[in-house]
Amino acid sequence: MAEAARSTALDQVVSLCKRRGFVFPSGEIYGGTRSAWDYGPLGVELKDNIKRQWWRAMVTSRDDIVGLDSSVILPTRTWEASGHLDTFTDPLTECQSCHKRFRADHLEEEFEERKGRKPESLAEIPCPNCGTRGAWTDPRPFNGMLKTSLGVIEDDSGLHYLRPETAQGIFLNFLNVMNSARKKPPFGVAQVGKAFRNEITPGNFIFRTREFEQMEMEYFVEPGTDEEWHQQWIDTRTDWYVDLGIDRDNLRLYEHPAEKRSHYSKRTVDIEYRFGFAGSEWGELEGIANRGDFDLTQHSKFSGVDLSYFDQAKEERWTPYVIEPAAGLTRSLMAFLIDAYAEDEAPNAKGGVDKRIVLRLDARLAPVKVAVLPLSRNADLTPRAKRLASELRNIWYVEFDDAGAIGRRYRRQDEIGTPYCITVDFDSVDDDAVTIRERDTMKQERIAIGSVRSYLAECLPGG
RNA sequence: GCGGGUGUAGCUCAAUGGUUAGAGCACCAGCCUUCCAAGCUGGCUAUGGGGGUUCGAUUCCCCUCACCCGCUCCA
Repeated sequence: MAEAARSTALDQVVSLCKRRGFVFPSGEIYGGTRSAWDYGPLGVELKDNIKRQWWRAMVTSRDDIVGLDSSVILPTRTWEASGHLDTFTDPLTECQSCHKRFRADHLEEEFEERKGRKPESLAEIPCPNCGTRGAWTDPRPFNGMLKTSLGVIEDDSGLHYLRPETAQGIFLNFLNVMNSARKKPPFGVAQVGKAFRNEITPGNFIFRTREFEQMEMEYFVEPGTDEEWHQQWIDTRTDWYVDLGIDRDNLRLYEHPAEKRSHYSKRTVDIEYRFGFAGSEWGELEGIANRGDFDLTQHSKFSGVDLSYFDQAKEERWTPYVIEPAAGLTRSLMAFLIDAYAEDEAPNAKGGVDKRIVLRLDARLAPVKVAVLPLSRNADLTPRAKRLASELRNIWYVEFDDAGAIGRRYRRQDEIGTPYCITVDFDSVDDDAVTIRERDTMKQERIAIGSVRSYLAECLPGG
């Protein structure tokens, strides 16, 4: 029931995204790349609005968190220290009988556990799925990190990796930020940026891509207070999504079982959203991990620079624990769109009712805040409408549209979530007033042109 | 990467081993004192890419690319 309804909402949103210019397949004219998507005129606006709201919530509205923008390419040692070089390169082998793939090292470990000795070769191990022996392909290293080569000479000396998470740039700058911003634990460093991973299976629209954008914050706390902080961040982050319009019923928490946790994690809880994918309905929006002192300790060890904190009050030195809420920006964009998508009814010009598609996006997220629509294209209305639009553009992103029937133009704006439409009509010429129409209720109000700006300012965020 | 499926205008669908591959919607231009999509006129746009079989391929074959579903990657 609900499942069917939601999966069509997902389909509708995907098609709306392409149709109206939110998201395009990357490199479409060359057949696409399979790994990434491009964000069109409306998509960038929405994406930036989400970023801005996140930044407000995490950085500018708080006194304990500061921002950072670190580089995508970091010294290669970073990834040795962080453990990504080990854990992101898995030898994969495939059973040629049943075509299932396994990690060769896992197969060997399991064998050793069962038999109490190491296997001579993979051929000795039966396939856990179909039992066939000796049908393994040669294990191939699968590298989860994207490589690039720095320097003009192309050899291994220039080998670098594109960051698979933005977090490491924060750890490397731990001392820089703490000292320059004069912060002491508990405090956090937030960053929004691109990350890259060689996903085996990209897919589900923009849900899993090889190039993606993260909103991560590392919160440094005193050991012993970490569990409490962890819980607090789980609640804070969940509320953030709800505040921006996501239905709480479409969110749930998922606690990672010990054996599935990342190499750095002491505990991880995901915030999942009910995307309505064909296979599994729910998908991860954000992971909130307790990374313990793993990263700072590792980087201290590898770099030789002491990344611990001297606690003046207690007169002791300790390495902070890190609580990390790591959100997928583009995943949340998709979630906001799906949750905002609605089909309801609107009266038509002939006295009947029509279906209308409307994105009930929070006004803070809506790409276009105001649309100015002269009722007709003519010498009286057009200049008036253009003047109004250009005045409002000082504050908001405004669209001007004078093509076609007015009803059609309202629908066009509904479909992209524009909260307010302003109609300049024939009476405007005489009374210097316009009609402001609200998206969700379709209610109209007559407002003097001179007051439009202050009227809108009451209900619309700037930008 | 492996298995299965799909690929025709922006979208939804049609047709065919053979003249100019059709339609609806959308879009664009013009007309119309148009307040909740479908008024009039006109217009743009397609067989994913490459190769082969053939007198002739969108149709048959091969390769490739992309997308969807499944193998586990996790923001």
